[in-house]
Amino acid sequence: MASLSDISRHAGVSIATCSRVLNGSAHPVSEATRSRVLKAAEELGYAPSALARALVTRSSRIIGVIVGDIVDPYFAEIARGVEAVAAELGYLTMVCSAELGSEAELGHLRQLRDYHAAGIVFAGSGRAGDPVAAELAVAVADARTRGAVVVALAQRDFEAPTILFDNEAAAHDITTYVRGLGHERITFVEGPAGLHTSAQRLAGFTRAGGTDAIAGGFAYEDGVRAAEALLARDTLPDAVVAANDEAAIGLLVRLRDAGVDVPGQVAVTGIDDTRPAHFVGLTTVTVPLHEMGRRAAQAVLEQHAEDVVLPHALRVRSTT
Amino acid sequence: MASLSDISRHAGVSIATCSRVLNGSAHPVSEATRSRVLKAAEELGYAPSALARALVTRSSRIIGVIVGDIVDPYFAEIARGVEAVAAELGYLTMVCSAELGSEAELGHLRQLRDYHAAGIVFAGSGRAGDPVAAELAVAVADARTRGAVVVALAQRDFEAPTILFDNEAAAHDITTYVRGLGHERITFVEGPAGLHTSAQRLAGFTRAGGTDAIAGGFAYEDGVRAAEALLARDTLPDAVVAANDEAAIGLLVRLRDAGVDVPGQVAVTGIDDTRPAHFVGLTTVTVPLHEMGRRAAQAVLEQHAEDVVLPHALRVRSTT
DNA sequence: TTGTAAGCGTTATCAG
DNA sequence: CTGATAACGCTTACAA
Repeated sequence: MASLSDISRHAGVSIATCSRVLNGSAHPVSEATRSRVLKAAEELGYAPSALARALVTRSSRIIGVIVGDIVDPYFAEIARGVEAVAAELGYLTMVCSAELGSEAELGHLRQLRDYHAAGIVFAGSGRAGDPVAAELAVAVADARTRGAVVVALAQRDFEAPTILFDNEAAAHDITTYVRGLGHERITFVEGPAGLHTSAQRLAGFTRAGGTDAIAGGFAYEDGVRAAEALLARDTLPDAVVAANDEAAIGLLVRLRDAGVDVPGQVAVTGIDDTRPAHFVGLTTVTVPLHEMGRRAAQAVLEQHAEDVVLPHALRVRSTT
Repeated sequence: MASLSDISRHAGVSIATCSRVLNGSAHPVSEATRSRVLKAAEELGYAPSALARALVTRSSRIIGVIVGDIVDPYFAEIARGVEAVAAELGYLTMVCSAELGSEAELGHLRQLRDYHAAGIVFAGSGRAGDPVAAELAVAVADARTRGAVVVALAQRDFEAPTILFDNEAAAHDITTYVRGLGHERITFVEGPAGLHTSAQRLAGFTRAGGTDAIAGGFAYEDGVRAAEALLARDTLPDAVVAANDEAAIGLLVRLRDAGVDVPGQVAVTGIDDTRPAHFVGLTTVTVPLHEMGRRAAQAVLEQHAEDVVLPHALRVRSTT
C-alpha cells in the first residue's frame, strides 16, 4: 500500500505538503501542487495509516462499546444508537461483547485503551463485590489519561458520567400497574445475582408492595427455569413480573407450553421493550435504549458528558 | 501513561531491554534486570501502545466483523462465534454494523484496512449490481496487501475464501417439507431485493416446485407487510415460506392478529433458526451461524482459509 | 506556498 | 546478555 513518502516521491513534492493536501489541513497549498498530489495519490492508490496518524495525534477515531452480550437485543439497540451518530462523523464504532463477565470487560477495556480509543461506552451494569472492580477503575483512569472519554449507561463502580433511565422506577411502575389490575399474588423473577441493575429492579418491585421474589436471570433460559420453579409450586401466582423481557418471554413460552393460560390464568410482564417483546405481545416498559446510545456517542464526540436520567413508559400489550 | 522510555529511565535499563521483557520476547534477559524492569513497569503503571506496536509489526490484533444489521439475531450469532475464538488469543473483535448498505460497508472496510486489522469478516451477502462493488474489491485487495485475511460468510463479488451453508438447499428443503404436509398453494416471501442470499433462497423455493412469490425483506416489518398483502387477497394460501425468521415472525404475528389460525388455516415457516424463532415456536431450518463465526476467526488466526459449506437441518416446531 | 526535521512508542537489527 | 539506532507512516512546528 502506498504511503505518504511514495506519493511524495511520485509527485515530486515534500512529504509535508502531501500530508497537508491529503488530510484536509487548513495550511494553504497551491492548486497546482494540490492537484499533482491528488493525482499521485489516485494513481498509487494511497490509503492513510490510521495507526500512524493516531500515534502522533494521540487519538484514534474509534469508539468502543462494551456490552454484556451481543445477542441480547437490549445491547444491540444501544450499539445501534451509538453507531448511528458515530458513523456520521467518520468514527468507527466497535462493539465488544463481554460474555464471560468482568474479566472480559477488563480485557476489552484495556485493548481499547491500548488503541487510544476516542471513547469507551459501558452499556451494561456493574456488579456488587466485583473482584476486578479496582482494576477496571485503574484502566478507566488510564484510558482517560490517553484522552478517551468514558461514559456509563448503567450504574458502575468507577467514576464516569452516566446516561440512564430509572430501573427502580421502571420496576415499580409495572408492578403497580399489575397490582392495579387486581392481581394479589405477584412473583418477581430476579435478574442475574450481583448486577446493580438487578438490585434496582428488585427494589422497585419491593417498593411497589411486592414480596415474593425468586431467582432468575436476564436470559430466555432463565425465564424457562423460573417458570418451572413456579409450575412446581402448589398454586401459581396471579401474575409474574420478570426483571427483563428475555426472561419474561422464556417464562411465557414455558408457561403456555404447560397449558397455562396467559393472561387468563397468570399475567406476565417484562422490562425493556426490546424487539422480541413486540413479537410476542409482551406487556413491558419501554426504555430509551437507542437514545442512550446516541447520547453516549455525542458525549464522546463533544468530549464532554453530563449525567442524565431519561424517561421510561409503560407499554401494555396482550400478556396482561 | 507511562511509555517504554519512562520505564527505561526509571529502571536504569535500555529501552530495547525493557521492550524485550515487557512483550515476552524470546531474546534472553537476565533475571536481575528482568525483575527490575517489571518492578518499574508496575510502579509507573505501564501500558503498551498497541498503536505503536501495530505500526512497526505491521499488524494489529483486531478482527473486524462487518454485519448487515447489529440488531438482527442472525448476525449477532455470527459475531458471537467470532468473538468466542478470538478472545482466547487476545484478539479484539469489533463488529461494525452497515445498516446503511454497501456504502457503509465500504466505509467500515476502509477503516479496518486503515487500522491494519488482522482480519475482516464479511457476515452478510453481496448485492447484484452493487454500485460500489468495484471499490469494495479494491479495498479488500488493499487490506490484504496490509496483511489482513478476509473471509466471507455469504456470497460476495470479490475474491475471498467463503465459509457458508447452502441457502438454495435450505429453502428447497423447507419448501419440500411443507409440500409434503399436503399444502398445495404455497407463497414465498422474498428477501431484500438484490441480495445474493435472497436470490438463492428464492431459487430453492422455485426448484422445490413453488411458483407464487411476493416481495418481502429480512425484517420483522417486512413480514408484517407481506401478511397484509396476503390478507388483501381473495383467498389465503395454505402455507407461506418466508425468506428468513424475522420476516416469518412478523408475518405470523400479523396473521394471528387478523384472526388467522396458524398452523390450522395457514402454515408459516422461516429460515435461520435464530433465537426469536425459538420463542414463537417457528418451524424453520437451522443454519450453523455460530460455527461459521468460529471458523472465520480461526481462519484469520491461522492466516489461511479454505472454502467450506456447512450443513443445515430442518427444525420443525408448531407453526406447521 | 513549500520544505526540513523532530517526534509519537514500539520492534528489530546489529554490534558490543 | 545489553544497548544503540534505524525504521514504521504520519503530523506539525519552524524555517525558508
